Amino acid sequence: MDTLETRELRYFMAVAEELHFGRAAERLGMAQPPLSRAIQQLERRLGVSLLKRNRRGVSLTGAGEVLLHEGRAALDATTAAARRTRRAGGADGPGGPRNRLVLAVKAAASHELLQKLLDAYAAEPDAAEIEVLPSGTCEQGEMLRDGRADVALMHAPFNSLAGFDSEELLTEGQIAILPAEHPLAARTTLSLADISDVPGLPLARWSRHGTFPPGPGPEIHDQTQLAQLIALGRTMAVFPESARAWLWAEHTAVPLTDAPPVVTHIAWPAHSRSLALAGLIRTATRL
Amino acid sequence: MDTLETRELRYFMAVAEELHFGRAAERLGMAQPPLSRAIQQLERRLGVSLLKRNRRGVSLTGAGEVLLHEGRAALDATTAAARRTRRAGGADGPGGPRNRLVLAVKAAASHELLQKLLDAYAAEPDAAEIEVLPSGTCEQGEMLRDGRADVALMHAPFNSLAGFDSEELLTEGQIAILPAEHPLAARTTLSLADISDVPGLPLARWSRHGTFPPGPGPEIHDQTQLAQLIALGRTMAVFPESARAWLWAEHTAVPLTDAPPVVTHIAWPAHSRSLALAGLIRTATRL
DNA sequence: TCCTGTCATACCCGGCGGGTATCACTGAAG
DNA sequence: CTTCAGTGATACCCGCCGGGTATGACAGGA
Repeated sequence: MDTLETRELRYFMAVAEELHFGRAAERLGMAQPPLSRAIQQLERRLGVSLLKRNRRGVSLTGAGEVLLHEGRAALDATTAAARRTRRAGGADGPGGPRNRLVLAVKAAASHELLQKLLDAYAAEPDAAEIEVLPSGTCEQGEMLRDGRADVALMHAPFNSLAGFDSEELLTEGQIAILPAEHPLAARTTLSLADISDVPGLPLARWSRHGTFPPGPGPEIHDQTQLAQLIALGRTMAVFPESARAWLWAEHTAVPLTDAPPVVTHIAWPAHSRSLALAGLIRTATRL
Repeated sequence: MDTLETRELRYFMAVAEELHFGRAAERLGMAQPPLSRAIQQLERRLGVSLLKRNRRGVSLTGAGEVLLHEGRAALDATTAAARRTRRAGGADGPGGPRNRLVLAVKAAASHELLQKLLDAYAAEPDAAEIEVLPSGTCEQGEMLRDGRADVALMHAPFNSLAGFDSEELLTEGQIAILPAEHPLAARTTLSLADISDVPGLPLARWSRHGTFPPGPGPEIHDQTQLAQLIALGRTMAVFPESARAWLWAEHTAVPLTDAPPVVTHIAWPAHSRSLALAGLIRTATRL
């Protein structure tokens, strides 16, 4: 009566994101008419109008917006349940359940901290197996939400910790990474104002879900590419201090005086109850 | 292929909680054989064994435990999506969407604070309508999770704030409420040790989801009942200081020196994006 | 005025979710 | 040892509903 099936949610999310029944149906691998009908049934059962069918296209009503947000959370929770159950499956070996934790880490961030954490945890008695999952720019939160990961290293203020439990691990300042021969590289410190709008040296822009923020700088996909472009004098970038570890000879790092400090946290879904996770967190906070 | 329908989740939760196919089927309003088949299909599709069918009864595997926890979160998120969507429905009146917020409050707690909050918010321009939803003992968290409420007043350390965003509103000490004629009522302060195991004056036990913690004290369902039993000299209770507001003449309140302070928070689901909610939170933090 | 793009309707079909009857197994009682 | 009670699994059937195809209704643009 009031149950809202996963399939209906999937269908509605597709339509709400595409704002076009035809494209949504294609994305779902089905024909358009049954999709239309499914959405109508959903609206009838909820007793709520979700979409405004205008002459030419579709738009969301207020209730539709609500369902778009809440439905995303619900779908994520559902796929998370499936993934984590699968991962736990067949793990009941002799000597109790064999646990395995997936740790999401922003690729090439927190090298040193991560190394220390993994070493320290591996030394624990009955440590679970840790799978390190490289994550794209700032998407550790999504990975925790949809179950691809069980725990993550996140970096405030870039990642939002909303909805997770977390423990603080490390606070560090930020540095500007410049071509060594650039005039600014001679400075001992810099401010954010100093490095904005430097002629001929725009800030690099990182990919986020395949798109890029606006701006003049080059579009960056991975760290090697960035390092090379800096070495060539084409761009600059701002990083936490620990990024000094991968500097090239052609790079110079200059501390930023007024950049907000970066705080590395270990974060996990608030409802987690896993023993292996608790052990990992305990190890992390002792570092 | 990997989708995990809501219906399957509901079925599995019922079996996992009852640990008995027959009773679970009855609870679901269906016959036992299709339920057995549905669970088998679920296990096949997940590629995981969820239940151990022993001779005489059923027990959970490790993966089953995981699905029990994660599935609860997923089901809550799904019903929350349905409820919040319904609530937002038909609210697109003239002059923009008419919002309405449901605020969960532990019955008869934080009277004064609540009154101030409601008054202050009602005075705001374009304030949404606030529905105050009385909640049972410490179940505000569940109400936020399953969508019965949008925002709640919660009391640490009794409520867990895990998984929610929150702002601190008020910190207060705790008091023991005693029959006025009891010897202990003459004291100016008490410690927790003083009031444990007082002969003839056991601590009252509150209902929680219909069950009661073990102990000698009377089982309490509502505040009036408690007040009466204290006035009759049969029991005592511990409350935050603000409970002084409803003391009877036959009651005496004595401060507890070593009870943990009670912190009242306003809390909401971390993913909320509602403007009305933001306004209410802003008002609350300004009190 | 046509044509195009869009969503809704009409109709059909196959699969699957659900019901009833029954089986297979085991543990306890006699 | 036999029997019986209680459990989950299997066999089989049926009706509903989710999905497909064909088509309609309607609004804009050339």
